[in-house]
Formats: sequence, structure tokens, C-alpha cells
Amino acid sequence: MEYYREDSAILLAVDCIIFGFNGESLQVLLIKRDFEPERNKWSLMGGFVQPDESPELAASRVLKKLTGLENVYMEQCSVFGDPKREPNSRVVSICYFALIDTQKYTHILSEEYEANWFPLQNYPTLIFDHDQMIASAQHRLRIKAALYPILFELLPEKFTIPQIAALYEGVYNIEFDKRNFSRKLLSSDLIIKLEEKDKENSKKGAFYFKLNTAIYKEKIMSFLRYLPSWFPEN
Amino acid sequence: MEYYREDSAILLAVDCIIFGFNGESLQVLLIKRDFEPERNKWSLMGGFVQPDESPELAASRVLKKLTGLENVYMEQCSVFGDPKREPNSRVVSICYFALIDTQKYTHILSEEYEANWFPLQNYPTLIFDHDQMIASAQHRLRIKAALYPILFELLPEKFTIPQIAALYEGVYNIEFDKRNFSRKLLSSDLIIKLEEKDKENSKKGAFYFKLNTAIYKEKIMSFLRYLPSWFPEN
DNA sequence: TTAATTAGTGTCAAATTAACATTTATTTTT
DNA sequence: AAAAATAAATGTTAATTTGACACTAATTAA
Repeated sequence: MEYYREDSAILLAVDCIIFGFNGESLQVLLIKRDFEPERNKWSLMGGFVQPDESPELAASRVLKKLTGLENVYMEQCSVFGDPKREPNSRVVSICYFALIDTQKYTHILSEEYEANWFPLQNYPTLIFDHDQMIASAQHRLRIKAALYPILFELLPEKFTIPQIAALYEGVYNIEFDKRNFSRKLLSSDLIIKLEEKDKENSKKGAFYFKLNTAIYKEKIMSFLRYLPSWFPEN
Repeated sequence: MEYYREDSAILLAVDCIIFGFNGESLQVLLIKRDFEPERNKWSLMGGFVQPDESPELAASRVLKKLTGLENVYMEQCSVFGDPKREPNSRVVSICYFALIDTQKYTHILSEEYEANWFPLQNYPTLIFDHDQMIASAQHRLRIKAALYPILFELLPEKFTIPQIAALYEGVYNIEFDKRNFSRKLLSSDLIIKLEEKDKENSKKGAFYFKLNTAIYKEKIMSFLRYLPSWFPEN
């Protein structure tokens, strides 16, 4: 064991993988760096952890700075700390993924950034190891979304079943039987049917639903029963 | 975005939650700190990330220092970074959990430590937020072990089905039907029956099995089928 | 030789999944 | 105005999986 030392030259940063859903595909929000190194290249939004803040707080701060949003669903994912991951300094970065409702994200706040949504299937080459960060966040999102109904965080207040289906299909990049999907979802009691219909996307129109937040919080585990029933806790 | 700064006073550490299995219950390996602050209190084994090493490497180094073991199953879990988590300095700690075969861990290597195994149900109060670290690692272990057959990492080369059952029961702190358990396990082709029997623990004796490492690596996802069949990747 | 103990295999009903069919509401076309 | 087209929503069913319970097998101790 090394004793306490105050001379560590390691900088601690956070990077945010910001996921959104445009109704068709899963997207990431990227910025064009306006500072060196790697100025004008696409990257994740990030920032340094300040002496008086926790990494979680740093991530929220950074997210708010770009999107203006607070109380967003965020989750810590992996830490990237290879000594050579940035060429000029030793920065260890803690990644967070955020799920945002793109209807709430209306405009870029800061003049500093040239932010843009890109589909996860096809985004530009990023600086450093940011591609890996996205890949690992995406993997984690898939695992998590199979266990917990977190994908609702990506949807607006009102949504239709075909929308949710499209979202799941986008996340897993797979098609599945909408009939079985909707039955399973409805039987979970996780969503509440509204009177109103969405007439934009089909002739017949699809009923809007809203999230049953009580069930969402309470029954969050048993959702589509992706964990066995004996599994003790969340 | 803050620009690059070299004056961050944040220290980066790793802490290892070392899990073992003694045949009865799941255990953690703890050390008695021999340095200030909190000298002589129980804690996790940890250490600072050195300027030239990645956090993963730091964790392996720290683990090796205590146990002498290399190539151990380790996994990054959460980062603890509250500014006040340690009283005298700002240390952000990345946690790793390790799964070790206690038969390979024979003796404490360093005179520095007074290491001891404790059952997860009942271990001493730890310094700082180390209790939370264990809790979060345990939770992660449970989730992961429900998806992947990683618990075999805790078992010796040769093991019996009752042993595996006891391990799973220990991890989830629950009892389940051994008959259904063994049928499920056997149908996974994950284990290979050996000629030899373990006569130590029962009159009848239980056949030893070994892990089918090919299947372990390849079919690792579908194990007990805790994820739906459409789940695309690991 | 018998009783006790635990390993390992067997059976079956209930629940769940996955594949496929039909009906319904609405708009567009003829 | 009727028919065709489109996509939503509900329905049916066989195959698979789970979970509860019973029994047989191998061995040691009494």
C-alpha cells in the first residue's frame, strides 16, 4: 500500500453519452470541440470534476450546461483510464449515460458548442476513446433496459405503443412481433391508456399512453420478467 | 467547458471487493489498516492509481499484493467520489470486485496486513464508505451472476453440483429446489461430469464436475436463459 | 441387516413464450 | 359513395419453460 500522496498528476473528468430517440432511431448528442487539443472534431460532452463536487454532480452540471435540462436519468458507466488515452495529459474519465426526452431538449444553449444528434448506427469519428465510450454505454443501456423499464425516460409524457416498440427495436437493433410486445407491455400495468389518439403517424391512429409512475417505481424489477422470479431485490 | 488544468487536487484510488466462497457462505476478504488515518480498523484492500498505470492495472496490482494471485476475474463496479468521503483528502475511488478461488489463496503475503475472510452476512464495520462499496459490489455480482455464469470463478477446478447450488444460494441468500437447479444446470452443457466423487460431504458422495470452458466462453449468454432469446449480444 | 442421509432422476400441471390470424378504425382511391 | 389500403388492436394456439413434488440410488453408520 502506498501512503497518502498529494503529488498525483492524474486529472479526473466526466464524459456524457447523451441518448435520445427521434421516433425512428436511437441517437447520441455530440459536440464539436472548440478548444485544443482536437479542436473542431466531434466528441462527447465532458468536463473536469471540480474539487468540491462529486463525479455525479459534475456529470449533471456538464449535461445541464449543454442541454439546460436537470433531473435527467443518468447512470454511471465505465471508467476509461488508460495512461495514453489522451496524448498531452493524464486524464481519467468517468462515463455517464443520460436518457433524455428530445422534446424537452429544444435548442443548444451555449454558443461554444455546435451540438448535433447522430444516429447510433452512423456517427462521425470521435476523439480519443470516445467511440469506445459510446459502445460501452450502449451495451450497458441494452443490459439495463432488459432488466428495468428505463427506456421510458427517452419518451415524452404521452406516447403510443408503436412508438415504444420502435424504441425497443432501435435499442436492440432487432424487429419483434408487435402483437406479442404490446400484450406483454399492457399486462405489466406499466402504462395507462389515455383518451386521445395520435393521428400523425397512421390512418387509424394509435392511442396515447402515459407511464404509471407508481408501478414504474415499485414494480420496476418485474417489468417484462427478464429476471427470474426468485431474484430478491432490485 | 473548463480548459485543461493541471492543478486538480483530486487523488485517484482503487478499492477491491474480494469475494470468496468457503463452501457455505459468500465471504469478503478484508484487511486491518496499518496506517493512518483509521489505523487498525477494517477496510477493503486499496491503493492509489499510479501515473503510469490504468485503473485496471492498479486494481490487479493491489489484488496481487494481498493475495499473490494473478489473472483473477475482476470487474469494474461503481466509483465513489463524494468530496467528503475521506476526511483528510479528496480521494475518488474506483471499485473493482474480484472473484477468487479460495483454494488458490493460501496465505497472507505481506506482513503489513492482517487479512481475514468475513461472511457477507456479518462483517465488521469498515472505514469511510467501504460498507456501501461492498453493498454495491454485491448487488452488481447478483445481477451479473444472473446473466452470466461468473460464479464458477469462485469454485475450484473440480466441484460438485451441491457445491454450486450452495454458492448460488449464498449469493442470492435464498433457497431453491436443488432438483430443478441441477436439471437446469446440466441441460446447459456448461459442466462436464468427472469419474471421481467427493466423499467428504455426504455418505453417497457427489460426482465432481469441471467447467466446460468452451461453452463457458461461447454460450456464456444463454446460461440459465435469464435474458430473452432475442437479446442480441453479450 | 437396517436405518439414515443426501445425490440424482422422474413426473406433471401451470405459466410463459412465440408464432400466426383476425378484426377494427380510419384515410385514400376509385 | 363504395372499395381498397393501411396500420392498430385484439385473439388463438402449440411449444417451451418453470416450479412443485415424488421417487430411486449409493453409501455409511448403527
